[in-house]
Amino acid sequence: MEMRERILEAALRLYTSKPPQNVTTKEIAKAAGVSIGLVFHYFKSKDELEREGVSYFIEKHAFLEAKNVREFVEKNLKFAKENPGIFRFLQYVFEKEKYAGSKDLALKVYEDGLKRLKNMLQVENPEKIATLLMAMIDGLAMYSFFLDLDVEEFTDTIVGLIGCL
Amino acid sequence: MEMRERILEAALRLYTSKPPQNVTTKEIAKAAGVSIGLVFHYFKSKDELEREGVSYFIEKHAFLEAKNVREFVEKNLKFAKENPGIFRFLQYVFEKEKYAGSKDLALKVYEDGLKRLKNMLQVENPEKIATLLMAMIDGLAMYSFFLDLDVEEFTDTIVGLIGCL
Amino acid sequence: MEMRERILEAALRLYTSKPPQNVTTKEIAKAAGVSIGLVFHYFKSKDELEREGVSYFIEKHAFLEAKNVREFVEKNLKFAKENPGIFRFLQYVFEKEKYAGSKDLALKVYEDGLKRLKNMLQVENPEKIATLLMAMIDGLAMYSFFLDLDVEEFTDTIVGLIGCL
Amino acid sequence: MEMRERILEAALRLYTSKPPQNVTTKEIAKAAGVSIGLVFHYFKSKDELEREGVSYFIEKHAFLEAKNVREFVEKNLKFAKENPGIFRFLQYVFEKEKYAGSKDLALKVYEDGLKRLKNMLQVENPEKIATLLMAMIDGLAMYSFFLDLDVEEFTDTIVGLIGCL
DNA sequence: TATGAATGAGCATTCATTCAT
DNA sequence: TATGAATGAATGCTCATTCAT
Repeated sequence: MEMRERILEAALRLYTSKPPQNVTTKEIAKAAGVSIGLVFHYFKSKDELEREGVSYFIEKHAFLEAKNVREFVEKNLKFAKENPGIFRFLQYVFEKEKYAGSKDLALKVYEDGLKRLKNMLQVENPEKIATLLMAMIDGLAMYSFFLDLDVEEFTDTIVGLIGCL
Repeated sequence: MEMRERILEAALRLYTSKPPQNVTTKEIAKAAGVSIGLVFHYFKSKDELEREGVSYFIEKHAFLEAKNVREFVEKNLKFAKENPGIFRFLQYVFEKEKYAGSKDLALKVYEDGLKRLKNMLQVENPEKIATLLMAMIDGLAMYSFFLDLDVEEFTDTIVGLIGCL
Repeated sequence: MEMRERILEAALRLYTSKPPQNVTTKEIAKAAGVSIGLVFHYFKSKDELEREGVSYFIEKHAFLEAKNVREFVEKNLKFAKENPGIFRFLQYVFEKEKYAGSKDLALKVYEDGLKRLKNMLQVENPEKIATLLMAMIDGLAMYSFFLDLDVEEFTDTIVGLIGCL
Repeated sequence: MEMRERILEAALRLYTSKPPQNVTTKEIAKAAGVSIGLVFHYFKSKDELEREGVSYFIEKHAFLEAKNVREFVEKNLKFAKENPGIFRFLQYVFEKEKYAGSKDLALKVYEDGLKRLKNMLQVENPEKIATLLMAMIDGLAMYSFFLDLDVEEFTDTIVGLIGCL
């Protein structure tokens, strides 16, 4: 694996396993087995590393891929339960970005999810329902930090909810 | 207003208007018009001030108060849109707490909302549906950071969704 | 002596005894017998400390005070010989300032010297001659870094030069 | 042009256009259109590159060449006004050298100027007057950083000053 | 010759926290 | 209660220098 990738992987591992604001560059370098200098050789700043981390994650994991709504919900809930930290990390980066004046990264991720989900929905208001579904999943992802969600049951409930439309 | 309260108000104002990790005690003291020494006189540590900030916010604002589901959804969405920062702040504190080994604060807030909402729902699975509703609202609160949500429309859609059960 | 002053004195001692770019804040703090934190408590940044160092030096030492031209030249040459570093420090700060967009500090020091000297000169072009005199002294100050100037002899030569006008 | 020369030219351009302590090797390499590795291939260290830069400048530009005193003063003042940075750079290198234990480079430049100038002066104390002249020019060079000197006028004044001896 | 990835000591600066007054 | 001077470990980042290719 290339150095740049190694650094990104190490960064993601750390950013998703503890409060993002507690992650240091030194720590990332150590986790990646490289020097601090190299981190800054590949990424202009910590902020850039974080943004690139988000992009890398999205490309690599394509976490919203699914054939139908049930699968979409199930896969995402499962992923959220297993990786609650990733949602916090995304939010952390989005907020910093926003405070720095840009919403691009957040919108890109949101719209990417929306596009995938919209086509699966045979309802009147696909965009609105898709947004609600994603919000639900992201909300449950947050809850999974302190709640032990039963993925099967919640999937059933959500699919039932959508199905009655 | 008492000093302690002034400090908490100032802290909340700051914590909800910028990335929480960027808020400093000095800044809080200045915003409250007191010395740093006094902040540490009233709160053992910054962490405690943050936890107390969450408790203070919940007691003071009772933001989940409503007569029925529609009002609950509408009020909360409206609040979320106007105060997106507060959700970020809550999550920030919850995560730090969890990393320090406790889920109490997060669970307290979650269960408080659940209790209020459950009674309003005439459905088979009130607890599960209530959790979903809250997740949806929290998710949309996060989205309102970078999306311009139409509260009325989303309220209608959500109430419709629940109603068809 | 007050802390702020102690820091400035220590800073000046260091800045004039070695290449200014090699002076670190840690070193200044240590030399002043205070913590690094305190240095930044009194001075917003290293740049500000340096500027304040220049101002402090000028106020404290009033190194251009003299009754007549001979005394002016002699005192200044002597001072320059004993403190060659101070001229380098001034220049170092002036250049940084200039690069940051301001010439105020440099002009202030120049004009201060000019004012004192002009009145002592009974020549046709007092301002021009005063500038030349100061340039000569500053030039010799630079030379005294690697040359062993004889203050008496140079004073005589310079006074003779001016006197023949 | 040979690589070595290209690097020296690029270095001089940078060292004279901003505070010398802000110039990095990476920057020099980029400006010269070569890799950092090559810079260190031709010069053992940054310090050596700087010293070689001084030597190169002196050989290349022979900035003290002139037929008589008037021309000497005029040419040098003009050069100083147009290239104030070069005097800063020379001083920067001289001081580092001195701090490292050597005055050779500075003395070489000083004595070179002295030799050229001495012969033009029909005065009693040619060496002393030559030193003063050079100090004056170097001092004015420093001033030209923040002062807009009129070369013609200053030349006249200086030549007049020398002439009355 | 020529490259630029890789290193890591060192720097300015921040900030929660303490404590004498 | 109330102040803010004082502390110092920790952080993001820089940059001269090396070295495998």
